Amino acid sequence: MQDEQIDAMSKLLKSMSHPIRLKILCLLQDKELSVGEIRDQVKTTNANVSQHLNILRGQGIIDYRKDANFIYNKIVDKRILDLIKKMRVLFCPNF
Amino acid sequence: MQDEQIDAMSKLLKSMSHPIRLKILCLLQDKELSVGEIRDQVKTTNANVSQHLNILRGQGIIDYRKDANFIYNKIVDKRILDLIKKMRVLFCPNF
DNA sequence: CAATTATTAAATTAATTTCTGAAATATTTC
DNA sequence: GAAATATTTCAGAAATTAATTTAATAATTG
Repeated sequence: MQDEQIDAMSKLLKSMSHPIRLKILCLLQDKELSVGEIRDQVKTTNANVSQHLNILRGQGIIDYRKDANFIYNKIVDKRILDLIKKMRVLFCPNF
Repeated sequence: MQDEQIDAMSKLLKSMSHPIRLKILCLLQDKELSVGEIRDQVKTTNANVSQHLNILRGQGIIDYRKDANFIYNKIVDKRILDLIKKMRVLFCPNF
């Protein structure tokens, strides 16, 4: 990797390295979820979830669709799914 | 992943997600390097490199051996090598 | 259209991280 | 043992990130 790629990669990793954001990504591995459903699972405020989602959107990791007044979020960068899967295999061998 | 694993994993990712630290890890992929050699390659101060190395040591990612007044650093957690390799395949397809 | 629900935006504060420069430690060499 | 080299430690300033609170937007329901 040369410096530009390292910078891009470190930004990506940084966006994944906050516990709330990493948990959001894990939750979104197999299904799409609304902001409220995510808020319930990570136990913080709506505004806080919204901010974290925005960071993940900014990185192009997730996207959303709107239905009524719900925003459903999902992972659109399949490489992230691969990476999370690899992390699980390497670092969480039990399950 | 349950919450404890997510916390541990996010700490690990955070330690890798600083551009200087990620570059250090890339440099240490195939060889061990002294602090001074690393300093030359990442172009910052000695103290700064030393601090970043300490963070990686604290995570158990790297270890060192002392020879004369040089400290040679190397990656000891093989899973990190695997993970970096995977990141390269996924995000840096051209080489 | 008023009330409700879901979400976002903006501003403020709090917390954490990073860098820098100087001083300290350890080893080697002369 | 003094000087030189390599690295670390420390303390503070600067920068970045995160959380909180409040207000705003947007769609839905009665």
